[in-house]
Amino acid sequence: MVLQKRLDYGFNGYQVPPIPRAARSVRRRCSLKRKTDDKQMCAFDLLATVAGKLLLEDKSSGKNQPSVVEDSINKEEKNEDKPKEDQDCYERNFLFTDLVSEIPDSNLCPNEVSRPASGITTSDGSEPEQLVNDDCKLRLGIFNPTLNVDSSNFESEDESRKQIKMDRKSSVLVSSVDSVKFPFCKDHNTPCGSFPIKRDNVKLVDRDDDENSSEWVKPITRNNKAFRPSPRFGDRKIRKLIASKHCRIAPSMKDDENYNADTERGNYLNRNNGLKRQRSLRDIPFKKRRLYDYSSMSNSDEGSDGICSVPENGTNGGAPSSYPARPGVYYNIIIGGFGMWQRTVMEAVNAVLGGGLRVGVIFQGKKIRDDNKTLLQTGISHDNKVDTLGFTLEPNSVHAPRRSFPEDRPVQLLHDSPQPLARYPPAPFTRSAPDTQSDNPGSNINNNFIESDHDSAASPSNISLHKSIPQSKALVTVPTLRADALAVVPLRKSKRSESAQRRIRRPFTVAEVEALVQAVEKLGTGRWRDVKLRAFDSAKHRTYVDLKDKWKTLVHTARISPQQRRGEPVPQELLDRVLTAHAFWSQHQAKQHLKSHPETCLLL
DNA sequence: CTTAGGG
DNA sequence: CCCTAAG
Repeated sequence: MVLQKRLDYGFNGYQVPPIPRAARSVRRRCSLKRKTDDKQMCAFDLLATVAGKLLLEDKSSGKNQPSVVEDSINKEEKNEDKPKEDQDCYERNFLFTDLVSEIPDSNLCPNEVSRPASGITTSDGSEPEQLVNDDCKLRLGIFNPTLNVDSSNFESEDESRKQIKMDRKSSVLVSSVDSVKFPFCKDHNTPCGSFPIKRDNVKLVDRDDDENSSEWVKPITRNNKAFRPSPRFGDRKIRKLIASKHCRIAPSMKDDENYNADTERGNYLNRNNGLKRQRSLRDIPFKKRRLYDYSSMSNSDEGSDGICSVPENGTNGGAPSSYPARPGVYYNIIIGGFGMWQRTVMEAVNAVLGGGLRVGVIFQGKKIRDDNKTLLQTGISHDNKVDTLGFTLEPNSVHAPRRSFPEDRPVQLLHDSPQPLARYPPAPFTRSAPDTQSDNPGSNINNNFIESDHDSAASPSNISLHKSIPQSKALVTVPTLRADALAVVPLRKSKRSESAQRRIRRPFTVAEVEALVQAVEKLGTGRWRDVKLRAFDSAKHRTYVDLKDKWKTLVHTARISPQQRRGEPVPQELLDRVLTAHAFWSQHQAKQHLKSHPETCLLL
C-alpha cells in the first residue's frame, strides 16, 4: 500500500500531473535559440544581400548608373562614380549604412544625443559626419530591443522622407556607415581588385578634429543632402521589395514580448518551436546533411527562408571610403584581395550587428580559404557561378575586432587577431531555499538560476546580433540593387554553419545539477521535456536531451568512486539523491511496464 | 517532437 | 554532446 501511494504521488509524496500540452505551449517561452536562429538567419541574409550586391551589380551600372540612382542623385555625384574613361578599372563605393530611428534618448549615450543621425562621408572626405561610437550603438542594440523598425516606414517616398528626416532630427545617431571602395573592371564590370594587402592599401585620413566644432553637429550641407538616403527610396521597385522583404525581418525586430506573442501563436499548433527549429536540420540523416552542409547552395531549398532584405537604396559613390572608427578619423579602405573584400564585408556586417561574427565564403560547395585570392582568381564574377556562391555567418571563435582598430594600426583590419574567447561570468546562482525538498509542487523550482543564456557567449554575436538587427534600418550599398539580383544570390540559412559545428561544451554547474535532480525527483526519469520545462525553461542551451544525458552521467558519476570523478565535484548529497531518485523511478517504470504488459508478468 | 540508448 | 531509432 505504501508503495502504491508513492507510485501515485511521486517521489516526494505529491502528485505531479503531466503538464497539459495546451498549457505547455502557452507556458513555454519562446526559445531564444529560435530567436537566435532567426536573427542569425537575417544577419546572414543581410550579409548575403550585401555580398550579392557586390557581385551582382547591374551590368549597366558601370557605364550607366542604375536608373534609381540616376533619378535621385545630382549630376555631380553621378559623375563622381562613373568610371573614368582613361582607366581600366574604376572604383565603386559601397556603403553600409544602418540608421536607427526613434531611439529614446534615455537609451542614448548622453554625449551623442545631439549629433546628426547619419554618418556619411563627403565625397572629398572633408567633413564626415559625426559617428556614434560603437559602444553606444552596442548598448542600444542590446538594451533597447523595443525598437520596431517597420516596413511601413518606407511605404512611400514621402513617408520615407519623413521618416528619415525625423530620424535625423530627433534621434540619434546610432548610425554607422561603412563605405568601401571596390575596384571594378571597366570591361567586365566585375570586381577585379587585386591590390596586394599592404598597409598602404589602408589609408588613414585624419581630419581636423575639433571636438567642439559645430561641424560635428551640423550636417554636411551639400554632400549630406546629396547623400541623404531618403530620396533614394524613390524607386518603387525597391520600395516594394523592401516592403515585402521587410516582413521577414520585422518579427525579429520586435521586442521579446512581441516576439513571443508572435511565436506563441505558432506554438499553438506546434509547441517547442525552438527545439523544433533546432532540429530541423538534424532531421536530415547525418551523411546527407554533411553533403547538404557543404554543397547545397542552390536557390531551391527552403524557399520560404530565402531572402531577408533590408531597406536599401542607391547612394552615390564618389565619397571616399570611410570607416567610422572614431570621431575625426576615418579609414579609407581600398578593397583588394578577396580576403580583404570578405573581411571588409565582415567588418561592415560586424559593425552593423555588433561583432563577433565571421564571414565564411563558400564557392561551388567549397569553403574558400585562400584569402589572398582575388575574386576573379577565385572564379567569382557577377555573371557566372554566382549561384554557387554562398556565405556563412557564423559565430566567431574570436571576437571580431569590432571597430577597435587603433588608428595607428589600421592594418589590423586585414589580419585576424585571434583573441581568447571572452566568457561571460557564470550566471549568479542564489539558492532561494536550502531545503530543496520542501518547495511547493507548483513552483518553478529554479527561477533562481540561469535565467538567461549567458553561456551563449560562445557566440557573443548572438546577443548583439538579435538585438541590434532591429535597429538596422538601412543597409545601403552605393550601387542600386536590381530586384532580380536579390533573387539570384543563394541565401542560405545560418543553420548550416550552426549545425555543422559541434555545440560547445557547457559543463553543468552544481546549481544546474541540483535543479535537475530536483525536477527528476518530482517528474521521474521519463519526462525530460517536462523536466526541461520545469527546471530549465530559461536555459536555452539545455535541451531535454541534454538533461537526459546529464542525468545519465549523474547516475554514472554517483556510482563510481569519488576518485574517478572529474570536473566540478558534485556534492555527495546530490549524488545520493540522484541514486535514490533513479532507483525509485526505475522501479516506478518497471511497475508501469508490468501494468501495461500483464502477460509479461504471467510469463515470469 | 520525444524518448531512449548507444557512441 | 552527438546521432538515431522508435513511438
